[in-house]
Amino acid sequence: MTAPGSADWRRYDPPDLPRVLDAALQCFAEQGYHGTSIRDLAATAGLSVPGVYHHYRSKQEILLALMMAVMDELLARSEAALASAPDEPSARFDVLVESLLRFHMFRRQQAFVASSEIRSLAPENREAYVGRRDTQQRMIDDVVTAGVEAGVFGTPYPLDAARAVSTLCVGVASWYREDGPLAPDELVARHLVLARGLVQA
Amino acid sequence: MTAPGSADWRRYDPPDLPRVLDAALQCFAEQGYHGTSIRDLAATAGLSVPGVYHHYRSKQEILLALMMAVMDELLARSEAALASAPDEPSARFDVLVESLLRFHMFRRQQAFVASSEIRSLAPENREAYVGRRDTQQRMIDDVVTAGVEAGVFGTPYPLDAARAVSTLCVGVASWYREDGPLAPDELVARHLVLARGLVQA
Amino acid sequence: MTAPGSADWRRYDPPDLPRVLDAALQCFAEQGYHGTSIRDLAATAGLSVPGVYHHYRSKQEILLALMMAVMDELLARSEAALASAPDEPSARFDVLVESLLRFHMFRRQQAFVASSEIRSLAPENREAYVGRRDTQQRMIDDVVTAGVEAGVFGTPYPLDAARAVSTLCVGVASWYREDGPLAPDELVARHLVLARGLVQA
Amino acid sequence: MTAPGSADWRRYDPPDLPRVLDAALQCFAEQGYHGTSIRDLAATAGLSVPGVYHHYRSKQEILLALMMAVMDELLARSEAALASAPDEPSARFDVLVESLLRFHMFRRQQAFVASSEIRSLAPENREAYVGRRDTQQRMIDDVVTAGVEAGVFGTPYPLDAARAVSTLCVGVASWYREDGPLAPDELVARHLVLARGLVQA
DNA sequence: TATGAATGAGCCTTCATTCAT
DNA sequence: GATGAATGAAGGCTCATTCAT
Repeated sequence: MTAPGSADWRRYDPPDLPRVLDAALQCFAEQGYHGTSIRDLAATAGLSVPGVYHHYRSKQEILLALMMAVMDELLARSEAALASAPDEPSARFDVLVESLLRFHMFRRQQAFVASSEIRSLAPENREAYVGRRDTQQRMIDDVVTAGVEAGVFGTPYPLDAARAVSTLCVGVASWYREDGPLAPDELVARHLVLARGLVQA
Repeated sequence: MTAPGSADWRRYDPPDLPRVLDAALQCFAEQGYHGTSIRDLAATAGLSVPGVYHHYRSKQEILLALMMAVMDELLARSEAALASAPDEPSARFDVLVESLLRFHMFRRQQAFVASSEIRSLAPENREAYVGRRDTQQRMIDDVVTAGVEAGVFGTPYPLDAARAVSTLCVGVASWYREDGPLAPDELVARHLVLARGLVQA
Repeated sequence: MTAPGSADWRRYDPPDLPRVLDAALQCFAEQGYHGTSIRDLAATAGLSVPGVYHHYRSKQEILLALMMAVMDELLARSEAALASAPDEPSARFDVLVESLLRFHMFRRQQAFVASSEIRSLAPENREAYVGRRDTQQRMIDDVVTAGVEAGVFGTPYPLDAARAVSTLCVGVASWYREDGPLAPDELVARHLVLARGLVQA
Repeated sequence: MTAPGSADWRRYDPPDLPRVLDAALQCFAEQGYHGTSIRDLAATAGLSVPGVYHHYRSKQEILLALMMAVMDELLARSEAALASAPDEPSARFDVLVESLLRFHMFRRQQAFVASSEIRSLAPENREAYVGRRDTQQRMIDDVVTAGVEAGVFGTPYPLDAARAVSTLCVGVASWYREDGPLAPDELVARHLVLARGLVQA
């Protein structure tokens, strides 16, 4: 599922989710988990209702599979981005933020559903998901902290700044449109500047 | 409902919502609109199901009333904050951001529900709500733009920065806890610094 | 309630039902007993819901009061009609049929509701109502039988014919409109001819 | 569903309605459409509530299906009856009336429900139903008119008489019992005489 | 009588899920 | 995998009715 090797974390092919998860993505993005029925989902997937249950044991399992797939792609890209950068704090920051931005632009719905349906996960599933999300946040924390320690970032509150960077990137999924006024690269450039502003001051 | 005069936009008494809206707030915050049944709501409010319908004609009407009440308080506080500031761009920016931050801290659940249940509004209601939300965003846009024109903010992308400021403040509602490690005033101070960083660079 | 003396069984003033019964009449005629709520009824009567209960103890009591009022007026008019006729079988038949016809024309809704909501009466109420209705039918039976015995009616099946006469008159309530193409007296005249046809052959 | 060929419009096998419609028939006949709940209906049909909705999308759809099935059988039998008669007005009248009578005897409940629940049909459905009912009435009108034109019926009011004939036949459904005192053929014979009385005079 | 608030029971309908074929 | 039939539980909402004021 598009977990590309270290070289092409910038490249976004059309997402290749299994039928049911793809349908779930559309439905959950539009109506939310609780607002979507298995019948909606089956219809969107072009399957019968028992056809859906042939692949997944429950609606909850579908949500979990979708959210995990999203998180796995995000983490894989983040790692690939960092791996592609020179061992230098500000370059590592730039590359991680760029990857987060691109993900929240080109996997807009995925990112939106993943961040808005956490509460719909059953407790045990939530735990597993939140663990991965924290791993992602820690990557940002580490990069910011390293920059501060190296003296290239001036912020007196590294962790607050790191969370703000994350918030900034995640927020992009709420409003980005492919047909918006800004070319993707320009949008990335501008928000990289904004992100740097968060860690500089 | 807590629409304070211009002097006390910083003061947050315990919210004084009608029984049913208060129950809706708790339920929607925890389980979302579609995840909450009228029976949940009635139980939380200490009413019977028809008791709820005595006050509101439908679940949708409850959501609308709640979201409008939230938005109205937010707008009233924003206006009061601006009205209390000297006519000087950077002071106006600070005061508006501070008000937004406090609102998203002390009206945490309200802010969270309002921002996460927009899609659950019926189209005609959504329109009304989004209009108010845009009004709020325009206040930020204006303050940032004024600062750029006055030469006190250096950002080359005023509108992107203004949106990022909004995202930063709204995001606070996702993680803030009253019993967190930071005193409220300290938290405000730190995020004011972060917000300034977004418009400076 | 318009139970006129023996002289004016032909005269129909606007019905003078108590507010609630009048509202019940309109509502039951349009939507049926089970299709009408107490709230519908209160709104139509211009009363509050408890206002309705001030006059009647239950919805069922309203139905019963209405149906009894209707039946009482019908019986009173039938008796008045017979009392006004010469003691001669064919004149008595004519006068009774004419009265039935007029009632089902000018008390159209009343007659319709009374005949269509019998099954909505609680068993003990139904018994009381059906007793009165049978009394009415027996008046027709008697008049037809008398005519046959006197040799002025030729039908070999007096009771079947009597029932058919009743059906014919009751049926008028299903289609009669005040603004229909036939003047009331003409309509009565024609159906009197038809009724005579039923007992003649 | 018992839409017999032209030869056997006199033959009435036990009605062969689908489970749910058969249950609806019993329930609506006894308690009316609004007085019947889907739960009543499901219990009578020996199904669960969703089992009912598996076959029909709404209670209204059930009513419509039932009423249409009834009307279709009535029309088919009327046409078959006329097709089986010699091209002679009084024979055509007899055969049509006989068919109507038999239908209202042997499809008693169907006929009763169809005639008493018209107002429970949603407006668009009502239109469709009433169209068919008018078709039936026009068959009677035509047969009576033809008889008058041919000089075999003496009535000066053919359309009023035709309506009375219809009322007479429909009325049978209100009181006929299979275990009544009259054999079916005798009952038909008597009411044929009554019907002729309506068009003769 | 009106108003306002309330309720247990019940309404029509849909839910997630299952099973036989 | 599809189809068709089924279900216990629950959904939003309304019912007839009551009581305090």
